[in-house]
Amino acid sequence: MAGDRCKTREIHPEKVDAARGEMLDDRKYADLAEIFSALADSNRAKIIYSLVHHELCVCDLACVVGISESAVSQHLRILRTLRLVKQRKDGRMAFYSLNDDHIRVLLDVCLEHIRHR
Amino acid sequence: MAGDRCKTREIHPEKVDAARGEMLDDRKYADLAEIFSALADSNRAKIIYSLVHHELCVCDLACVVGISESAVSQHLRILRTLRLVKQRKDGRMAFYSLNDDHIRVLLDVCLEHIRHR
DNA sequence: TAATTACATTAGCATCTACGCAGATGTTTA
DNA sequence: TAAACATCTGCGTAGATGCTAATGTAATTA
Repeated sequence: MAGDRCKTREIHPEKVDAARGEMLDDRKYADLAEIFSALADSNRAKIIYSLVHHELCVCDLACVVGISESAVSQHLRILRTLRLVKQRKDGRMAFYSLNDDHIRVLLDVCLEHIRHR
Repeated sequence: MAGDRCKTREIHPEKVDAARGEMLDDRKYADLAEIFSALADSNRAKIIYSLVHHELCVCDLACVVGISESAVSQHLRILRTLRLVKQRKDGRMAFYSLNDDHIRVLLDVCLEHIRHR
């Protein structure tokens, strides 16, 4: 598929060629979509926003977000797999915090967009 | 619901209270999730990435991304509704470009995260 | 005016996703 | 060791999503 061109029409071949030449590997778009998917849920957005200022355990997150601990745990697995949050184990408690600053920036830029649209 | 606290347990009440006090309106998280949802599809990510450097029509985008014009059109409606892309009409052609710079920053920050995880 | 073109919209489908529930895992305490 | 506890995991269901195919709409052209 990659390398083919539009079967039916090419309205602006030079622009199409230029755009095709600048495209990333397909894998990159899948990765992008995967990261954005992790943020594309209001409860996960709440979880992440809560973690901007505090390191919290699963139960506390359930309290703050207002969903079951099981649901929180499943959301955290998704976020952990993508390295958006990191886990610190202390006995039977698991404390979560943001893995790095990228994630906070993503929230900020997106909130900025919402504010100005 | 909002204003309630965890029914069953409060392991760190002071942290829970602090976190609850800093939370945004529920509407904000829904908005965030909606924006991120728009980016949470690899074909839409391709569309947006294509538009970083070029203004393209629907057919050209279909060529570049490798999906049907109908599918592109549906994706563009989603992106247009959220003001992520803007449309310029010229006769029967519709040219699309990024609405503002936030969207490009979101892609860049996310790619940066992917690179360093 | 009729046909063509470029895009938009709709319906139907297959697939994906979030949630709650029930049970499992691993840790601490009695 | 047994009980309590915090978290994790597997599964079923209801709802959301993306695609194709068919149809609609508006602008151009014969």
